[in-house]
Amino acid sequence: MSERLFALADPVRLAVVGALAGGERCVCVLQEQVAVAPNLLSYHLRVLREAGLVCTTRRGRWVDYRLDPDGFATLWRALSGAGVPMPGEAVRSDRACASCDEGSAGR
Amino acid sequence: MSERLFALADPVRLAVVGALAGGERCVCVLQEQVAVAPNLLSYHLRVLREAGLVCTTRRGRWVDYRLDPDGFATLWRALSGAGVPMPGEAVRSDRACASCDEGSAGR
DNA sequence: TCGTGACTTCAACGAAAGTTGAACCAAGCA
DNA sequence: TGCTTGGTTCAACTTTCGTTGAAGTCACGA
Repeated sequence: MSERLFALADPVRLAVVGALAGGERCVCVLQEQVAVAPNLLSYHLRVLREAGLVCTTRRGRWVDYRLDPDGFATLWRALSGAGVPMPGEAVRSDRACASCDEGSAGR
Repeated sequence: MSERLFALADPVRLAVVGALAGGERCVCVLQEQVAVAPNLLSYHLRVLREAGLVCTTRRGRWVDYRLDPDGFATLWRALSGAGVPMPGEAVRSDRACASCDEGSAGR
């Protein structure tokens, strides 16, 4: 889960995901939308690929990238399971502190 | 947005968020739930604080931490706005590649 | 006011990540 | 077979992050 989040936590890779949100794209098009060196783009694509957030198809000379819906679904499910407040979820605000409550200005 | 994602993309900090999902907690309790050195915990809490994901209240000697609902709401909104497929959102799979479509095995 | 407890900050170190340039594959075409 | 194009991998470097130990701050109580 941390690996997937880490893959998203980068401006370049986030831009790639944003570009792929419009549909499948080959690397040459991604390169226009995300202005980075080809090899650097390839590096970031590999990070996203290894995190399971994108997948690829070779089409002759070209390689198409697209978002992996399962990767994102798994990420959100894991985050929610870990207690991270997802969209629409409330946040608990009550305090539980057994050791330091006694003898101090408790609520 | 990347800063907030980066703050979440760490096992220790994710564990802290998970612990805080149960409600407000002072550092001494967090230290029991997330077994790391006090100063290291303080470092990770600062990262979360500067990312706007948690906020604090001093209560005498103790400092209480709690999740910041606004921080998470902002994060999810920004992610959705950037095109990241959020829970329940579909993923487009059509391809748009003007330059490399001609003269190749197009779909 | 002195000591103690809870927590934070500082300086330093090792380990990763991001970036760059060059070399390298893989597919198509002459 | 050799050239070109699209894309990836490799090696080296710089920067940043995570961790550690020591010092510092803040609040309370004797």
